[in-house]
Amino acid sequence: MSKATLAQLSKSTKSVTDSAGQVRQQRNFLENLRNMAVFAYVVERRSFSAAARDLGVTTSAVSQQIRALEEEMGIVLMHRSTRKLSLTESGEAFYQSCQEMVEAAEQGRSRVNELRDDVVGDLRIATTPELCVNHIVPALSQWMQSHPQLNIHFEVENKNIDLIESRIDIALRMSPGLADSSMVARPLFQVNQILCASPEYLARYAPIKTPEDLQQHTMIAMELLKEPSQCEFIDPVTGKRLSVLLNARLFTNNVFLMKSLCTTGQGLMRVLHIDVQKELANGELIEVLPEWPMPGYTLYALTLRRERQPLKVTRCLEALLQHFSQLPIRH
Amino acid sequence: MSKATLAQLSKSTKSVTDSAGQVRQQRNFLENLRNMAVFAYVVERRSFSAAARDLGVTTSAVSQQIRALEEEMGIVLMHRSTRKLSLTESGEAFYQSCQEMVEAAEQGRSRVNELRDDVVGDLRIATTPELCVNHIVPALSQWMQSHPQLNIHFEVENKNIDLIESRIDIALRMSPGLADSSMVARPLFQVNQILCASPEYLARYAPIKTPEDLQQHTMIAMELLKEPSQCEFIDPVTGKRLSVLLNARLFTNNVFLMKSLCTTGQGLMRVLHIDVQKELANGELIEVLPEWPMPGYTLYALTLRRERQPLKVTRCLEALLQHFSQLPIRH
DNA sequence: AAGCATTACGGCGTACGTAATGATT
DNA sequence: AATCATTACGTACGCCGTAATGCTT
Repeated sequence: MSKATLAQLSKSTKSVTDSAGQVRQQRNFLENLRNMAVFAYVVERRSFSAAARDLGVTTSAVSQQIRALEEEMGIVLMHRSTRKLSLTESGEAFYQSCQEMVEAAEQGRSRVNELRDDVVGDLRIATTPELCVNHIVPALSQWMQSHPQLNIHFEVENKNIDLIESRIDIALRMSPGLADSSMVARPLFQVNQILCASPEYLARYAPIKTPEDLQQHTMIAMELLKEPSQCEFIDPVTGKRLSVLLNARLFTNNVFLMKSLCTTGQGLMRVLHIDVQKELANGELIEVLPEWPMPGYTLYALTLRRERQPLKVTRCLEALLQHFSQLPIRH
Repeated sequence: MSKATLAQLSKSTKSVTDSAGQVRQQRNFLENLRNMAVFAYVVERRSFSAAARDLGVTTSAVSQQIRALEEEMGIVLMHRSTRKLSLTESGEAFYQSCQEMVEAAEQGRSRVNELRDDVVGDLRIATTPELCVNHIVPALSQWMQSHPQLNIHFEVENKNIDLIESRIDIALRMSPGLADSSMVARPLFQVNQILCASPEYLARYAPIKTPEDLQQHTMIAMELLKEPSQCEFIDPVTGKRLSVLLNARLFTNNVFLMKSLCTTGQGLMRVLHIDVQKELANGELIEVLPEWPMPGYTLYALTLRRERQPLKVTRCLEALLQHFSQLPIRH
């Protein structure tokens, strides 16, 4: 009340009255939605008691709802003569809308239930290009085919997309996530890093027998990594870690380009084993210091933390886990 | 609880569970309508606080509503990061329906308001044919023309139509109504009854000087009246009433037919003055015992008792009262 | 620092059930 | 007699506001 009084001092009386009325109107509008639905049920069943049974309330409740609705609307909606209900003109018109209202609400609910409980709709997956081509698509190929109702979007970027903004359901990343508690990370499998170069390069420059030798060499740097031009190794004897900082002149954010640069002999590159499997097999690239393992990365599937994921998301995660659990240990 | 237990004893557990679930579902459905509307507002305004202001509640309330909705639906509808709201796929789909729901509800309300506050839609009037032709149409002619948005239905019957069943807004009757408290009767004006006959008839049969002379005569009876073959008079000297029972051989429920029978000399008839004005003027019929007035009828406008009539009804009643108040006293 | 969303908590309001009444078949 | 709608009344539940907290810009 004091609020209203204050407002009256600063604004014109009329506008205040109007806006207060508006608000009041709105609130009553909300209150009446349930009554409108009850009204629709009553009209459909042509009986207060039948509607009450359907709705799981007493006829008393129904009667009170209709009365309240009529009072609020300021008009008689139906004439009731104990055995027979008959709509007024207003009631008839109003029923149309109530009916539509209920229908829209029911449709909304059923659609949501469907999206929650069936593998339908859209599934949006964020990955990097290489991961996507090399592993995600193979991992999901069969699963995708068995769910023709599901549209799958691969949002392929070399940066970490914001899950919320881009509506990503599942993101596949090497980093376990940004320590954001709104997300949950599930490790999928372990990927190994290797250092490699083209045969030409290795032939041309100083031989590499130990990590220390690397300091004479040039690195093609992947910008997305924390320390692009640094290499970490695990001593095969002691198990201790050691880091070597290389020179880097070429930088890129694209693995394909990096591979291209590497195969043409521009330098060494640190890359995931899975990204160069083919090139290693056909001799285009050669692993450097194979006896010095580098620390691996873990591939994570990230989702937003929810108490209840849509079924399609959990099923997709299952399919991913299933696939990766079958892979051999050395990737 | 005891109720449910009893039900379980009499029916199969499964069916009971289902039906109980159904009911529960329905009730929650009703509860959620308001939440769905709130959700729609939030999405539209892209803000909890803005929606709250619009709706005249606190953000706290809005937050609780959305939470409740999400819990009930078992799914996240929107991701909220303090400054930004973003719908999930389910939320997007759900919003569509909520939007439609709100729209239907608003449309229903505005339509009802229109029907209540404007002279639009349908107006259903019940009368007898003669009343309609002789008085109602003339009374409303101008008013009807000034409301082109209004459709007027004349339900013309020689019996008293059930107002509810036939959706009559206004009934015009001679009897003040069936003492039904669900209706309200407004007297419009006083109509006089007269006794008349054709000149041929009067010339052919015994002269009529006093009411007692009538007992020698034959009456054409209007079935719809309480005592069709009886005539009541008011003694012009003493003011006392006296009744005379005439013979009646011809019965009908139609005034036009009655007039036709009367003009062809089949007998006397008791009729409203307004129904034979023309015939009296051109000499086709002659009033009998003009110095002995008969008790008049009152023309009533009957409506169903409502706390609030649609505007068109009250306006129509006004037009009728207006018209009849202008008429000369002797009808 | 200001605006926004969330949560816990408690009080108020109300919607519902119970029971009695009236109406209709 | 049975079913249905209405009303009065009291209670229990749920909704919302207050206040405190955390988060973002």
